[in-house]
Amino acid sequence: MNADKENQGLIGVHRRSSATISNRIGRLLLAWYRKAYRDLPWRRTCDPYRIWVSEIMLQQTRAAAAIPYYQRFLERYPSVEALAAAGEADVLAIWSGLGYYSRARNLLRAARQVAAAGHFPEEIEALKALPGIGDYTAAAIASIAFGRPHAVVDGNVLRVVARVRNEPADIGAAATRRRFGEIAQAWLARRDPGGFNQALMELGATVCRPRNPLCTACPISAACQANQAGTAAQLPVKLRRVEPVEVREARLLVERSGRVLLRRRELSLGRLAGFWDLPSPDQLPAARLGVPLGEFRHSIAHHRYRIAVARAQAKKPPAGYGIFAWMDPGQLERVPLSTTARKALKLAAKARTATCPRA
DNA sequence: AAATCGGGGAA
DNA sequence: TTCCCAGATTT
Repeated sequence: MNADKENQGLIGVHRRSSATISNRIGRLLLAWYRKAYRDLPWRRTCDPYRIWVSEIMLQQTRAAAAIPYYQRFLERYPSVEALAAAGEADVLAIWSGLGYYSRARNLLRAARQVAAAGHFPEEIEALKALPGIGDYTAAAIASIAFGRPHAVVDGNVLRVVARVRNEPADIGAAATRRRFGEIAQAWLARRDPGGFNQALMELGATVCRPRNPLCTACPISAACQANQAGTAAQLPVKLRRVEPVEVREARLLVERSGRVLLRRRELSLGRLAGFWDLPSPDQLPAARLGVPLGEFRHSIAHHRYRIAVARAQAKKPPAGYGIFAWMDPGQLERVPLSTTARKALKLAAKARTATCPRA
């Protein structure tokens, strides 16, 4: 939008020159993408709902990690109406393990809005009005599902733009993201906005990678100023860097006739609200501690956890310490289960086979 | 503008 | 280990 305004303000010869360069990048990217694209599940559909689900799952998540979740999710909820009719706990159960659970909650809320409206929004502003859909996702859905001419700005795009223009500006700054977005918008191939956006992101994911960029295999290396300057590996510049916080915690594994004791986190909590996890020692004060099973690491954002797991015995869950339940393996798959619980159970299973090979 | 989100994989 | 991923939302 802004790039268009800028172009309109230029005199003819400059405008044509600028447009020629822009179109060349768009054309080269589309031609390359047709041959080099990865055959990912969400690229086999034009269904806006499926494209939407993929874009939400792909937020801050690699394609490889999202694929199994995407398949299961659409098997369970094949349409926006099916999703709108689901309960939140069921949706979170399917999502559990993928992280950033507000994505799932917002997706469900938005699905209910879309189902109630009776139609899927096609304009970028209407898309952005839905919960969980911000600038990137709105542009992605509008362009890929509906052919609207909006350039996406994600981590890949920021990296490619920084290198092509040899720009050392901090990509963490809002002003830089806006400016880089205008550059991507100027590159956009109007005949196929969705294809162009996917091509630009695919280039960032497979060729113009964060480390060890494959410049010799790049379809736009001739237009890349960082490639000419030899600075590609130093770009993009990202100044803000938060120090990770180390946290040590403990969990208790209490088993009784094939079931394990779990505790549900309060619904009022901001994070993992309503998720089930193994109880910690302070949540099970009467438990008799058993053998330690080891510890595992867990990381999210800038938190790094080391969680020790020990066996324990308890006759019954204590009153006043929250909601507890004994669950069998089948139940565990049907509730929102925290990844720490999953890792703790895995650790226990490993300890079991190590000490008792028959089991 | 900066923090938060309770994942995870590649190098 | 570190970095950062098809980011959005809240503070």
